[in-house]
Amino acid sequence: MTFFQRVWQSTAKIPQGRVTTYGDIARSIGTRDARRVGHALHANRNNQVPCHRVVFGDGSLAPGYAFGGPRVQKNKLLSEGVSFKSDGKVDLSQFFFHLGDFEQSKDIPD
DNA sequence: TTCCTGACTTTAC
DNA sequence: AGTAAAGCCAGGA
Repeated sequence: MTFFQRVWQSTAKIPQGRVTTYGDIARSIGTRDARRVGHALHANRNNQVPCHRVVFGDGSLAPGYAFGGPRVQKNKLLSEGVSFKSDGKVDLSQFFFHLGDFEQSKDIPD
């Protein structure tokens, strides 16, 4: 189980219609480095991980490295019921999903 | 192995 | 409110 795997597991736990931030994922797996979280998703952007449910701390989407374009990411979120504010950011006050505090490998299979 | 980089976040000016 | 710099730590060359 690599660090990336843990990131993907946490990301996969995000339900539809909800989003979370890189920083929250980072803390949920016991680190503070949000950049590695984003890096993990980047390394896996062609896989089945719902990276579109992961947004910046301010609710904005990835600038241009998204799995097919930020346009697609926004479209996916809208399809799941996530609404955007007038500034083009996700309303974290409604759709933010807290993964939990460092649950480590609780529900992560070996 | 060392050095550089990176889908980020937070504090300070 | 907007811009700049620091912090974090593993992957890739």
